[in-house]
Amino acid sequence: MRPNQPSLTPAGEVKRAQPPTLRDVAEAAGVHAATASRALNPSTRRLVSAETARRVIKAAKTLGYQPNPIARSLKTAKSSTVGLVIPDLTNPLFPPIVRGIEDVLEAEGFSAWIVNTDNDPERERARIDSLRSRQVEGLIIATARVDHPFLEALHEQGVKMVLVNRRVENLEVPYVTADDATGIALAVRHLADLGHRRIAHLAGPQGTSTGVVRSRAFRHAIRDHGLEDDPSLIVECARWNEADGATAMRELLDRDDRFTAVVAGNDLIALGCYDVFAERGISCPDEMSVVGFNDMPFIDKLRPPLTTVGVPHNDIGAEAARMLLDCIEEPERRPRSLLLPVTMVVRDSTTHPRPLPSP
Amino acid sequence: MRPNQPSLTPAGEVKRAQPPTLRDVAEAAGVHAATASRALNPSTRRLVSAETARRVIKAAKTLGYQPNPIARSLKTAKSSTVGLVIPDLTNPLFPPIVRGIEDVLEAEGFSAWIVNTDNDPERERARIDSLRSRQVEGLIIATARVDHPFLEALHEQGVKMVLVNRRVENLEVPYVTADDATGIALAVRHLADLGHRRIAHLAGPQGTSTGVVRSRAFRHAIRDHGLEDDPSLIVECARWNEADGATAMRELLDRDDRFTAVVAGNDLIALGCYDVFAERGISCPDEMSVVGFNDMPFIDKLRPPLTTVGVPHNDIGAEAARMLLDCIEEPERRPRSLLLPVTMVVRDSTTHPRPLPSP
DNA sequence: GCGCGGACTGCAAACGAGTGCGGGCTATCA
DNA sequence: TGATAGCCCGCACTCGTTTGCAGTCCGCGC
Repeated sequence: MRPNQPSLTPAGEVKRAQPPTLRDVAEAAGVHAATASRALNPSTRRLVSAETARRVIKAAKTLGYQPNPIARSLKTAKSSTVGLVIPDLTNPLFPPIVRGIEDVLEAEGFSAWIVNTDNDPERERARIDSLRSRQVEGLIIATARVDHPFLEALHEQGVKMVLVNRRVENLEVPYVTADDATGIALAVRHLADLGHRRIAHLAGPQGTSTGVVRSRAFRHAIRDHGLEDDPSLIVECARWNEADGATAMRELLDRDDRFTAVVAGNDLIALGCYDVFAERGISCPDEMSVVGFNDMPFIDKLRPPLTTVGVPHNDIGAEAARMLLDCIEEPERRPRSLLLPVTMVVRDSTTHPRPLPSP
Repeated sequence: MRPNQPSLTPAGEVKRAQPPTLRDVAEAAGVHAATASRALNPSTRRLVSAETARRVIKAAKTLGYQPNPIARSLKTAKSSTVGLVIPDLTNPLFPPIVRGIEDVLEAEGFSAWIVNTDNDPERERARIDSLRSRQVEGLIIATARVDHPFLEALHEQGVKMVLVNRRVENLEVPYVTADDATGIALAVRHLADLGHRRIAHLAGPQGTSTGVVRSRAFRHAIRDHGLEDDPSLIVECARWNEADGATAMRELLDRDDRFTAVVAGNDLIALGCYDVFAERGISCPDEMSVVGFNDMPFIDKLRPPLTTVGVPHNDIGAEAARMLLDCIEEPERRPRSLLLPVTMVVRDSTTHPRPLPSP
């Protein structure tokens, strides 16, 4: 009945519910456990004769032997496991990245421990400590802030890691992000082409590299296109979410509502704008154009479908994972970072400013 | 500089980058490792004198000792870890459930391993085997099918588990789901109240308990309200996603488009309907009302905002986790299942059928 | 004064796998 | 025939922790 290798022992030992151990296969193959270990491990297989190797492997197969990763980790201080540190799995931005990561990890026999920090540094510390005590071989971190002493300390201690979506200043650690600067440039160009002259920016938290890069790129792009460069058109959101996007948008509207378009730091902030539009009866895109950033899943189903800049979520994850594996395999290699290309995704949340430019 | 306990050894041993071990704290406290172990573990602490316990605990604290979970797992065959088996993290339904699970697990000192199966039984098997070899103490499973021999086998082997969102026939395993039947009844009543007489149903896969419960409830509700009970108004979606929802909707429209409303098996299927509406220029809700199921995150931001039945995602996760912990703590307890209450969430995707009933 | 029990604590053996070291065997050559 | 090298394989220890068992010491009662 039972699928595994239950109780085929000649005697009536039905107790054998435990999975087979290395000793079991050694015994079955008539060799010592040490020999079995060497035979099963490809890198040490050359130390045993081809014949015994064959016998051991066969025994392992018929017994359904699976090495115990716990015991192996204890001995080797490795675990074929990496930690994934993200702020909140509930943010739709992350699941696709996680999938990208898992896909390449899995292909290499690794797997990922996911932890949420909720943007709480204390929590982050605790979760990372826990990951380390579980012998993860590296960390993929999506919660980096511009100034992040804890990560610096980890790096000093030789913890392998790669940053996704973020970087930290003065820290020589590989990162993979979308090409935020050209993304913002594309967004501004799109709005400028539509005829907008006064464009606002709901900047992401300036404690994150993404926030500063995007807002800096915004100011550059504004100047490049000769648009109105008014500092009061930029307000910073406390966090990358709808609520803080909404409060920033309210502040902006209360301060000066003569702008006709806004580029949001990311899609969630744009969603916050939508909420404020609903509150105040502002029609989008007729009265106000908005463009987001990230092209989150389902953001195309919104009302109206959000114009945004698309980033390759899966690739970001996949590249980060590949990079981490590289770091693990050859610790000497210099950190190498990656900026992934973005695309402008035009939907219905942007249009010409009102009054329409005469054709 | 470094935050931990680096190299405070009196001699110049800077090598001490390794975290302190139980032996280290035992030595520091002037006792044997066994005593230190007992002193540190609350459940065995009464075996040592209060004085030594105090000394050991203090030494552990100053050294910054953290027990090595790997070694502990190896010895005790426990891991304070449970496996989370879900089809796809990218489905927005799951992250909130996962968060609910993690919140209660964390409070009990447990943590969760998340794995995706992509609805591939082979993959599911492999991932679960991997979880088991990592000594998880139980499984929370969101991928159950009505007939699921693998899960039955696991249960036979004494693997503790609880099912979320699903159940499997003839398997005495606790499950926690939303109250699907009354949810569907609510949806049908809502549409009937609006005046709809011919209501279609895009049923979820009948290989899942959720699919069969909801479609059975649909037929009951239709009869209870004396509506048109036409079997050709029900079509089954191959999977719980947009694409299969869309193809089912197309099939329905091609077959008979005289219905005025549709209750979708879940929100993603409803999203598929939206896609088809866009394709064929059908206006929702004016020409066609649709109600979803689950009240996924962001589904309220859709065009139009989806009327749906709300389920307590977080609670589902939390209750499932609590239930699993109960099973782990007292293996003798009878399986106890839970049906969580749902609510009708009326938004803009439903309205009176056209022609409007005269007021 | 002896024995006994209780309270602590140390010893040592695990858990399952990996690995340095040495020993046995065979083959080769002087 | 004896020495040497090389190939295999087993012994025994290790990773860090838990735990059954046994030993020590003390106090108390008969």
